Amino acid sequence: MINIFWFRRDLRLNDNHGLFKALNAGRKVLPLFIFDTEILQKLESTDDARVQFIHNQIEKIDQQLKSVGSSMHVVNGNVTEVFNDLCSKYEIEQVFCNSDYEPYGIARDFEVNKLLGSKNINFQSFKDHVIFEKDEVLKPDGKPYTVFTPYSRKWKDHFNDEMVKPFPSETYLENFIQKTRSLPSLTAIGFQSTPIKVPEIMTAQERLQSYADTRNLPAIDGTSHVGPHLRFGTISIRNLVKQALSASETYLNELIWREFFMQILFHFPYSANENFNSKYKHLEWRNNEKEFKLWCEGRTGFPMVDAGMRELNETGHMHNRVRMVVASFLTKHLLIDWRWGEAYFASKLLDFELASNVGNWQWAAGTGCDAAPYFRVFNPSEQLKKFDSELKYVSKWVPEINDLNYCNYLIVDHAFARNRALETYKKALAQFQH
DNA sequence: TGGGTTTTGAA
DNA sequence: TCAAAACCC
Repeated sequence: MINIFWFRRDLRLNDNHGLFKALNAGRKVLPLFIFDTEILQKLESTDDARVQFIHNQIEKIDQQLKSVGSSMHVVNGNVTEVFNDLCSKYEIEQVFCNSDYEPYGIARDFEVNKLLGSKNINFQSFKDHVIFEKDEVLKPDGKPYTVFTPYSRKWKDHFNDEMVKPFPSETYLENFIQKTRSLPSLTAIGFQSTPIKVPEIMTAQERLQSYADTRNLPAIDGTSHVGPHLRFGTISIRNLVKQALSASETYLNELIWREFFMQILFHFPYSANENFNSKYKHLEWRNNEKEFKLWCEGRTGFPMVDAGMRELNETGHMHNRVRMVVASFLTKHLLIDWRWGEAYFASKLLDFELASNVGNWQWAAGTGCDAAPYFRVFNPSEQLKKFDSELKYVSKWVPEINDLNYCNYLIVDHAFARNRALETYKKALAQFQH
């Protein structure tokens, strides 16, 4: 009899809750990773930097495992079929993993649980990606919070140091099954390598310092670069929260925003595809495809917008301040459906996280919970003055900024677009009243 | 975590 | 005359 630990988005051996439980359950453990074809087939291209990052990380974990005589069991396929096969090859007592709260993850785990249950195999998941799960921070009436500030207050009230105590999974590695094997290559699972790379993780000190200095200044690459590592679990949230607590309230708040949006998506799964707030359901998006293309390519004529989109296209990353500007521009100036922007970000961002992406896009569009009011229209030129007055950031990504042809071309006039947005949103609200 | 326009109050 | 405050969207 063996147990299985199924890695998903927790690609590390240290401080891993589910892994800790698996390695202490009294049987040898098979470390499993599945390249889920249900997910991979939906990706737009075969040179996705995120798949490459996962593959690299699996290789790193495998190296660590080989040093203790074990190896990662990597399979490419449909998840339930993979488990069916494993059940015929091994006598399995239990399967362990860490909880996934996204709609697809929930549905997938439900199917796996059903399958394993029918074979009398215990399937257990543990809290590892978050400090507080979906129903651990609720209003006094038991309903979920839909406003950030009271949510964060309750989050902090409930918090205590016990919650960031690590699970020392890395000290039980000898409990993995002693067998080595070779891994499938990136091309064997249908992908190619790409020049876009996930930045190495900073040290805690570098991360917090640069964040504090520059979170609003796109010119200095002061964002923490922790996004992709949190996304794929190459760093533990407990570790990050512990550092944030002692160093930076605003950094802690960023981490709480992440959990806020996760519990919103859990309790309101429709909001992944629909306006959270139905009072904007009559909004008449213009959805001009040519303009959308120009926005995607960073050719709107607004330096801040173009720089952001080009940074995204070239690196898989965009500074947070700039994300707000380009999102406001797409939804308000161009009146293009936030879902288009959300889908584009989803295809490009290394740190793509469904809950945060949807939550932030709906925030910018004004359709979300606790969203920016409809009349808040970012002025790309004012934002440039405030946050990149020396043009350091924009000239990095838009080198032709002083070129007359660039300056003369604007996709739309700001004042005109602002008024058009106000009219359109007002009209939608009026229609909703009737 | 906004911006544009008008009003106000001190020089 | 001008900048800050107030007010609207």
